[in-house]
Amino acid sequence: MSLAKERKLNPRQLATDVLAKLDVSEWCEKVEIAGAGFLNFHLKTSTLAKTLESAARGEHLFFEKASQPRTVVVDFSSPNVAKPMHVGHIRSTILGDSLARTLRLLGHRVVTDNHIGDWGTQFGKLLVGWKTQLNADAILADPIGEMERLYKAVNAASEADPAVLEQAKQELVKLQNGDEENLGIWHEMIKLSEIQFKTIYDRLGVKFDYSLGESFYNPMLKSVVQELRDKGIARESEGAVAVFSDGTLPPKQDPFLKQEDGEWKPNPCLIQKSDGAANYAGTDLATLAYRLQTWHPAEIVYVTDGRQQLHFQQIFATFRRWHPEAKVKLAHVWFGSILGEDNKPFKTRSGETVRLSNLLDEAEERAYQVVSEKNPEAPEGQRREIARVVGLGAIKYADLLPNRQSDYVFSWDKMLALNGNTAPYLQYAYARISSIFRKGGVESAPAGTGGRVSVTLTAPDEMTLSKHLLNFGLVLDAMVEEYRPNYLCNYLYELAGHFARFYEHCPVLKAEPTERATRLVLCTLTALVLRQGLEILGIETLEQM
RNA sequence: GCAUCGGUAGCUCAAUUGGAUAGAGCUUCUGACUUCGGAUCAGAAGGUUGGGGGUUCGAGUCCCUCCCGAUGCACCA
Repeated sequence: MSLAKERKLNPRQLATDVLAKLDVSEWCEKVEIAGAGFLNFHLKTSTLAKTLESAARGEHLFFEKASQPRTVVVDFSSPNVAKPMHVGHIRSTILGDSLARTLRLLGHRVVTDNHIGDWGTQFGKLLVGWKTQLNADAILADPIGEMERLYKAVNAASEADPAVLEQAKQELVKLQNGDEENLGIWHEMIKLSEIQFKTIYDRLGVKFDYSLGESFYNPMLKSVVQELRDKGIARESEGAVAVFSDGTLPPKQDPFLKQEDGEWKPNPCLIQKSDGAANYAGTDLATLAYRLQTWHPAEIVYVTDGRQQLHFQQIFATFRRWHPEAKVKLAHVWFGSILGEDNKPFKTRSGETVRLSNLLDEAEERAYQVVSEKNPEAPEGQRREIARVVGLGAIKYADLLPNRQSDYVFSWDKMLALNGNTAPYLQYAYARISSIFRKGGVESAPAGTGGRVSVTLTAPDEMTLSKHLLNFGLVLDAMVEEYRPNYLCNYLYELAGHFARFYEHCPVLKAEPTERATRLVLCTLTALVLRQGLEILGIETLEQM
């Protein structure tokens, strides 16, 4: 079809011409022209069966590793020290983790790096709070809550009284100049925060190769700014240092220009504040240079929310001017905001954000209710474990399923739904397959044993399921190409659906020997793809639920 | 004002990037065998894809225009 467009030919005629010159009889039963000029290739059942057999022997799982593995740095999660991780952090964490897992599966070298917010102006206020009104009991019982309280208290006080703000600035300067007491407190705050991060990441099953926070780049900032000035990329403006347009891009594509009242005006990117301290952009440039020099990646992926689009356009454009020779691909994988029911950034009724740990607790609790209802005879410990896997799976899947670029309204019920297009539906399909093997007393997988397997496909539901299995690799490639895990979610949901229909119509254990062997292979392969697919979404599977 | 993203069934979302009759879930209604797990399956109902124009074999998708919403646009990250 696209060929016809390109060559301005009649699609139907072109299809006929192509068909005349085509010989795919090795794989295809027949090729038909349909509709406006589509070529429908009818795959030979024997070809399909052979592909299933080779997969059953463990030779592949319907995808290929990348022919040219690349090094990819994935930057995601990025929580702030002294603040609780809230629902806003979940999308970056889950998205980044699933992208990293998928890239690894496809054979790429992946470096995950958590760019923790451990430096910046908030520490001035935090230090004032720590020194003047720290509650010793609270900091032990709920360190994050106490630090958050301190920050809010000083923040409110400094709005009312400029003297407090001045005090905070001075504490910050002391910290930046290496004051021993302030550095000690700062380290303590980081330590307390890291305990919280680790607890959450352990629950989510998320791991980082590196957690190089903003403070790590502190020693490099001065020279980065100096170099950019020396090269004429950045210059002083109103006391700060900023990057302006160099006029090489068309104005519409130039992130350093904006249109106002019909005129193009400068839209600079500040890399150093007028007080001499670096800001977000300056730190990000230093980070980018460090990553390039340290890991030599072919690609760097930033998973952050959509409000930072302009920021990253400016960072990337600045970097291109700074290192025009660098071939690295820079990708800002952004996602929409989580909104409250009033369509504004999400807050609870009391104005707080929902803590991530509370969300996870609630998910497990709701799943526990369901498990106990469906499975009252199972021992308590097992019910808890099932609830953990199902609850966390539901949350992750709910976050990965929608197109990442759209905002969504937060709702407990939606986030924690256990019916419909949800993780439990996929996990249930997997558990049913496990149950077949348990009941039948048969080994699940001829896979990997090199044993002889023979597949003979006849029933329509067998065919549909088989064809869908073959598409796994295409979906993985598309997911990595577009950084969209929802492609995989939809694929797995359809796979589970096809399996459910197969399960209804095609008895496995009671079938005749030939049929039974084929159907056991289909069960095995479906289970393997489901487990592999869920695993790279960061979702666990269960033999029983 | 300019820019980015979005507006699809009562609700929440898909639609392989321009392809075939726009698909799912939730909700509502109907049905499923002493059967491998009913967290399931089958069926019904529900649509002028925000409005209008254009491009072509073909448009939810691309272009123009208007309406509505979210977000960003100089020292927060």
